Amino acid sequence: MPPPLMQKDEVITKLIATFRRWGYDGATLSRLSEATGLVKASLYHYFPKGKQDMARAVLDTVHLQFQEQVIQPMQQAEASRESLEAFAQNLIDFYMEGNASCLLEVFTLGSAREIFAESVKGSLEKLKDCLADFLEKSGYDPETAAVKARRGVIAVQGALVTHRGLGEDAFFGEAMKDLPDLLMPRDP
Amino acid sequence: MPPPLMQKDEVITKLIATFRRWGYDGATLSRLSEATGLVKASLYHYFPKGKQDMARAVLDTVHLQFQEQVIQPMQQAEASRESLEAFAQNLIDFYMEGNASCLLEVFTLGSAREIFAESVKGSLEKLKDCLADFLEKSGYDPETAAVKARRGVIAVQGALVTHRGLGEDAFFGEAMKDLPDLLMPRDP
DNA sequence: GTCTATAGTATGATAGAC
DNA sequence: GTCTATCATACTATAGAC
Repeated sequence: MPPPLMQKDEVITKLIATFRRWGYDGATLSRLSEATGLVKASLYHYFPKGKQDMARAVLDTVHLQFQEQVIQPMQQAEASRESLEAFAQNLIDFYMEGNASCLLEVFTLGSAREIFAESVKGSLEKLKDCLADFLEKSGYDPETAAVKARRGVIAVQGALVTHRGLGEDAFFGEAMKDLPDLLMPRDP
Repeated sequence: MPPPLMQKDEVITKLIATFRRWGYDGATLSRLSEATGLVKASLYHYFPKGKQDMARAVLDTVHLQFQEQVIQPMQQAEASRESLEAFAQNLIDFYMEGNASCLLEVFTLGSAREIFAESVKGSLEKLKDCLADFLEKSGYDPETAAVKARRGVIAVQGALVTHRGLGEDAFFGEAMKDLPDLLMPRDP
């Protein structure tokens, strides 16, 4: 049998970009095939249950990356404005200056909605909890921390959508750099 | 010829719900047909260029409704916190407690992206400008008003996405009721 | 592990009867 | 203005050769 053209990780990386750009319903097997360079039958070798398997692998992989690159650094961070600035920068890197859509958003539309609802909910809650913990650690009482954490999650998702809609290169970056002021405003 | 089953306005109303739920690529002609009760050929009577025509009509109609129900009241509002509270309530009504997705978000994914990019950008800018004008009127300097207006637009889009992702009934409403505090915090 | 070939279905879109 | 019937294409998915 022929040698593998690429590792499964590489395939998934290419699938991720396609699902982010096209959404679940827009990411047809033809587009996924074109993006990976594998014909449909080869994709079915890696993902026996087809598109749903691919999307699941994509979601799991991105979830793991988000944990490592955004959540864990935040959990280990000391309570300071600098930590929030680093958090913002990690988000900028993770979402490629806002040019990569969030799968948690993309997979709540169309046919993907029911399939991935639970995973999406879990990931969003993790982000919110992580922010709330940090803010409590920073001295806010639990109620204030919860409201601010909600604002934080909303800001990330909203900035991604608005960046996409406005098409201004620097929009997402500027919105994220506003995060520290949004969550821990300096006293006026 | 048989009498029309319904006015074009009624047809569009039903199309709106379908595009919001399924996105552009997920809103297949079969689903649009089912939602309206018209067979595909009848839909083509109303919208000769097919799905693209339907989506355009949907986007234009929703844009007009948003102008009337959200933008114009805000433009005529006096500079006060109460006006912001009314603005938030108008958003809650417009987006049906968060259960209706924003087409500006939905149409920036998949095949719709290039087609509607300009319209989406225009609508988002209108909302941002409207908020910035209000905040300047309320006494903020132009730079601060611009930053806060950006936060406002992001908050609306982000709250819609996060509401959908978390599936908590009251999420969007609570996030919108937080808007006045977000944009015009009471002095501590 | 990758390919060609193809099955069966769904898609967007039309023609033409009434 | 609505319908049945249909087209060509694209879709997800699979079988089988190498």
